[in-house]
Amino acid sequence: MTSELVAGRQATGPATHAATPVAADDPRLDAWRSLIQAHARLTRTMDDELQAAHHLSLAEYDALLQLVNAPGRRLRMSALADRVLLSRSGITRLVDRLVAAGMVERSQCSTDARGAEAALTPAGHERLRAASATHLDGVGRLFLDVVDPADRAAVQRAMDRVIANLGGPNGTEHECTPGTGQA
Amino acid sequence: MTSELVAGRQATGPATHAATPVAADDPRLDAWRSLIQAHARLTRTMDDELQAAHHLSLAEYDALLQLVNAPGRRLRMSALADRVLLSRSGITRLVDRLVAAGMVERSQCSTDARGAEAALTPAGHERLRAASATHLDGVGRLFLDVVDPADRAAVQRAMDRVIANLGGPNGTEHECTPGTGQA
DNA sequence: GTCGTGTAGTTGATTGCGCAACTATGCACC
DNA sequence: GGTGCATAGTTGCGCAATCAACTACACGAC
Repeated sequence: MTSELVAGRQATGPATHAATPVAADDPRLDAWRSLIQAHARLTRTMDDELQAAHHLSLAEYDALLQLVNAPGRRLRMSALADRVLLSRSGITRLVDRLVAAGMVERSQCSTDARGAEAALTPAGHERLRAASATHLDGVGRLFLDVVDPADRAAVQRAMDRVIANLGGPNGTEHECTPGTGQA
Repeated sequence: MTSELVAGRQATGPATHAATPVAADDPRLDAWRSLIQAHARLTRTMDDELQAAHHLSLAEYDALLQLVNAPGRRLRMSALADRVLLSRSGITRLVDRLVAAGMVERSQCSTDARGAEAALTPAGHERLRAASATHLDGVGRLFLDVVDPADRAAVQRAMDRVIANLGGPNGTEHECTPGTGQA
């Protein structure tokens, strides 16, 4: 047994552009492996730091962050789900936790009786403000500071292309409170 | 309320190199966001494809792959855990599943009575061979094909630096079967 | 020898997430 | 205004992963 794994060359769908079969020992796979590893280590470390310093998971932090950046500091559940990369049920329970912790309030959507929205409370805002120091420090220290600026730009380009290629959920963002910028 | 979030400038540890505080609206954060998003989408898609075509999760596939690349197609539990980025208990249960499915055999370490090792079975090898086609195709189609080769190289450089900076577990790899390359 | 400390792996309890099923509402069509 | 289908969100269930506690063994000191 000499060769361990040889790339199959079966096409999954209609190959749009000439398929480039990848072999198991293709050195280009190293980039993939590095990506997986780095991501796992990074998120785990940041999650730990955030948890230790502020008792917040990365997902919770992210949700708060999405809320503060939204107009009126409120967001429809599904919009929040899309941004935090969680399923519908996932976001329901995440918001449950945030509500229980007093960081978010659940309210009824004014223009759509089916809709619920999550709104950041002042307490949540304060909590986020504190946690953001830890998080931004982490991103800087563990990612930005160690990566060459040109490489960082390349990473962004590459990832954006991957995302575009996969095709986003393209959510048709429904607004709730047309002209309200108030809590 | 003008500025939403301002970067805290607290240093977590002794700053080795001049700290570069990151602001919440720092455009460099876009690279971070893209990384997170792309990773989530990529792994989710690949996991789905692998599951649909071969009833294997990405973690299971990865474990099989690590085994086939190991000398003697066997690995100590903790070594496997390190490579698959799982906790000790996590790897115990993952191997449990693989054993139940007949893809892996658990055996006693010859040189350390505490140790267990997981060995790939012929069935597991065959399963892996089949699944690798799907996986390699996925990596090629969703990542390698859409990313500029230069950017791909940059991604690898960047991720490797991140990993090095975080410092690996640096496991002192214990061998079990010193001179055995046989199943 | 045996005692104490460290390491390898498994197990119990808990947690967070996704899928599928369900309710409730919106909306187009007739 | 009723009918039928699509959409928003929640809930039951199951799965996989973690941490903490535990067992079993290794290894050095004496």
